[in-house]
Amino acid sequence: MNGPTDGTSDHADAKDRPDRLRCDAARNRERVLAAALEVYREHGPAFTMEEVAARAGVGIGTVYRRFPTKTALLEAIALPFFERMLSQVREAAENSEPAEAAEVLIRLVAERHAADGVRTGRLWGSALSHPVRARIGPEVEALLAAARAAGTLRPDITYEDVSVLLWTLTSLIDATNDVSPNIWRRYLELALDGLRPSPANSTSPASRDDWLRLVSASPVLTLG
Amino acid sequence: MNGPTDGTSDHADAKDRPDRLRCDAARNRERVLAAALEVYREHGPAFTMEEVAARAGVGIGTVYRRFPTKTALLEAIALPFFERMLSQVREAAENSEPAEAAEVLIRLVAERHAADGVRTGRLWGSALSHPVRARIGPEVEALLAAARAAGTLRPDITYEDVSVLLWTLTSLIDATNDVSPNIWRRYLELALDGLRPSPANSTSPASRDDWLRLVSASPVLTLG
Amino acid sequence: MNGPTDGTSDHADAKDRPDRLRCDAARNRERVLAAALEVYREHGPAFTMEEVAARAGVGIGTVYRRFPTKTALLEAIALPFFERMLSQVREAAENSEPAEAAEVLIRLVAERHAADGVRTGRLWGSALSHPVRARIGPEVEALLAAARAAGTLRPDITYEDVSVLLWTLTSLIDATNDVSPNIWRRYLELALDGLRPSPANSTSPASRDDWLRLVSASPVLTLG
Amino acid sequence: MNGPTDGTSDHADAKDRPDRLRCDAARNRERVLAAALEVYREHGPAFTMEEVAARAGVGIGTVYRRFPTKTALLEAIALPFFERMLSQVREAAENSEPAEAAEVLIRLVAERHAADGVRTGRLWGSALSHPVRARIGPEVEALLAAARAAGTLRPDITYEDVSVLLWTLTSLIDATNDVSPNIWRRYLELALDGLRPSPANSTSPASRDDWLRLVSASPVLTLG
DNA sequence: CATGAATGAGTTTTCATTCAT
DNA sequence: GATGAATGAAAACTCATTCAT
Repeated sequence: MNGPTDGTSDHADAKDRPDRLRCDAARNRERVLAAALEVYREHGPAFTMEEVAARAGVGIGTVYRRFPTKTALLEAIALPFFERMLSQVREAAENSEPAEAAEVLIRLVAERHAADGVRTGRLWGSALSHPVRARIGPEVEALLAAARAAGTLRPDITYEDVSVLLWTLTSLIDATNDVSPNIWRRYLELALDGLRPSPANSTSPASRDDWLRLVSASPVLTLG
Repeated sequence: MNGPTDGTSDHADAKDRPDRLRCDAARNRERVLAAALEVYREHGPAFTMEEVAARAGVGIGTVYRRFPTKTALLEAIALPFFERMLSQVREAAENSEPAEAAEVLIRLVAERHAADGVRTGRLWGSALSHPVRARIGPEVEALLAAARAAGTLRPDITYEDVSVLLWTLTSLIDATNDVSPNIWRRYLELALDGLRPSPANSTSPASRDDWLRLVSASPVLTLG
Repeated sequence: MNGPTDGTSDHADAKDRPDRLRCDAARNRERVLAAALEVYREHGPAFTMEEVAARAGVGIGTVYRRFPTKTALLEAIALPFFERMLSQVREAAENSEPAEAAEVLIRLVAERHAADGVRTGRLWGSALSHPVRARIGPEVEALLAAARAAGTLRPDITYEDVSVLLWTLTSLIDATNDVSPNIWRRYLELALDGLRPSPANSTSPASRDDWLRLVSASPVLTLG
Repeated sequence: MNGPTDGTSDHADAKDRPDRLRCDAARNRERVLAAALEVYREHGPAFTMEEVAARAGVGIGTVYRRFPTKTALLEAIALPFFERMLSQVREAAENSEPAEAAEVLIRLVAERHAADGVRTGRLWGSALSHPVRARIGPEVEALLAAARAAGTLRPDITYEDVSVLLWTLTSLIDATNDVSPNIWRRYLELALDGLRPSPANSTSPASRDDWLRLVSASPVLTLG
């Protein structure tokens, strides 16, 4: 279109402004992702690709260009969830006494999850191995160590226990948030009670083997 | 028909057991139900009616004759689950000290659920209102009262808390049984720890309102 | 086979009380037919054989024993319609002046059809060749002849014309009876007007050929 | 590629007519519609969506993309019928003396309906409210007024009467066209006779109420 | 004979995915 | 790259008809 005799004018355009397209593409990706989150919030994983496309204001072909599969799209929906998890860990570490940070984290995760309304709990299953996920574990571990040192956490509670606790908690929130949006709080307190030190606790942590098998399998329930 | 060795024994049989037909039908019903449980075990609620029919060795029309709807079939799958729950409550009550019965019940439910392998946890949601379900609640309540009296249970722990705990536990078992069939045990211990009395416990139970809303809603997570 | 020690005792029974069975069978037939008329009234030809059986209080096998096919049942439903037609012809002939009988007949048929509420119009199509049907034609013809002689009917109006008129009329009643149960009356008057003599009428009747083809074909629209 | 005689004319075409895609789609739509009309002609409304797809040479999904429901497809089949009706009204108005136009219209509708062979009569019932339908009424009314003024139509004949007459006529044609494709002509003449003025006519038109109920109900039998 | 259980082809409709434009 | 038309494999459910009891 810029060359007078050029037939493949689209291509020529692409060459002239290479980032223009990339920019548009990125914008489209974001719009699709936002739309997907929206429909996921409404229908859960039963949403339709066409619905996502319509909500994003793009053609369905565009959705498939960015996310070659519905599964891929679901994973992309799940990613920010882990990003948020990491930021919550840091928020807990920064804004609270070390003795409190572990408990604060758990409360934070639950509270935000309930407030958000997206049943992302179901998304944990995506076999997602993103760098961000790997970083969560150690930082949570640090929180727990501090709490243990401060004597506010049962010494035998491991990072894995907390992972499972958070999965359980978010599952419960997902399952009850619609009809009884506060009932999880009671359960949260019970669980936190279980984490506090007391003379009677002597259970031994889950076997390392069991845990590794769980982590390596898909779907996984683990944090990082 | 007149001689005892008469060849037309079918007729004689028909007379002897006038519900022969119903008997065959009942047998088919069982086969369908068994097949359904089997495919549910494999695919979860996403199973196909046709698959059930094939597995049962009957036509698809037969499946629909017994269970006019996929939902009806799902409920039929769920029913024995609640029946088993009730029998487990009684088993716990009969075979253990009152002080221990509550804990025994929880262990029993979890253990059997894990052994069974069917992800019946997902079935709690069926809006099933069968007499059997109504009977579970009071009997569990009795167990808890005894444990409370014996001082082996935190006094503020209600029947509702136990309901949610069991739902959580079975969900966890469902989610991990394939890959890490023992990890739920650790979590069970943690949860049981949380139920034991200790100086620090002072959380108040979930509000009656919240609970009623949850119970009346469908899907429900409650025991009875 | 007829020996006293015969195993096929049913047969023996049948022999002992031959009309007993026949009597029961006839009763069943009637019940099925009545039920079929009932469901036809409600659902039109879209009714279900099972519904008929249930309404009749018999098993579906019994329905099929009496009417080997849904079509056969439909035809059986249609039969009394023709019987009634014949009786209406006679009623018209007996209770009115010859000059009026033709018009009376048409009014009678329409009125009863509307009052009955069964959309039997759709049933004319059954390729029903019952003796009763053959008798209708000549008797109607006689009525028309009398009316022609009395000068109250256009001389070129044939029995066939009346047949088609009645088909048309009942179809209209069927189609409008639910929502506008009187509108057919206006149309009836228009049609009757068209049958009365007037200077201008000179159309020639339908060709005999056309008519015969129609009569011999199925579905047919003719009276007898 | 850029030369005017280039073989890859599609691309060039695509540029020239940017609605090429829509054009193809439209072509497919027409093919589906034509196929639907064809199968409707053969089986009536009992046709199968799959049959339509096969006949149109497209996948069944394509049929559903254009007509999201079988009902929608039926309505689409019915639409041209009404369009044709309107054009016939105009044709009658333009090509004949005002005194004759009403009769010409009725003859035209019947003749074309018979020639077409599609039993569209059954389609009048579709609760179709398309602009075209609204325009038919007034134009027919005008024809009737002219005929009334010219003394060729009974003064009490209303637009509604003609509507019902045409419904009746097309129903008759539908019912007889296969086996006796001319018999409706006789009936047409009888009906037309009924419309002509004569000293004896004094029936009053259908009550306005009855008519309105009929028009507002669905399925409707009315023209516009 | 009566029963009703069994059958399975057939129907409408949905939706992830591909591909021509 | 974007678009949305096309695809067709399922899936849930229906119902006329057969046949064992």
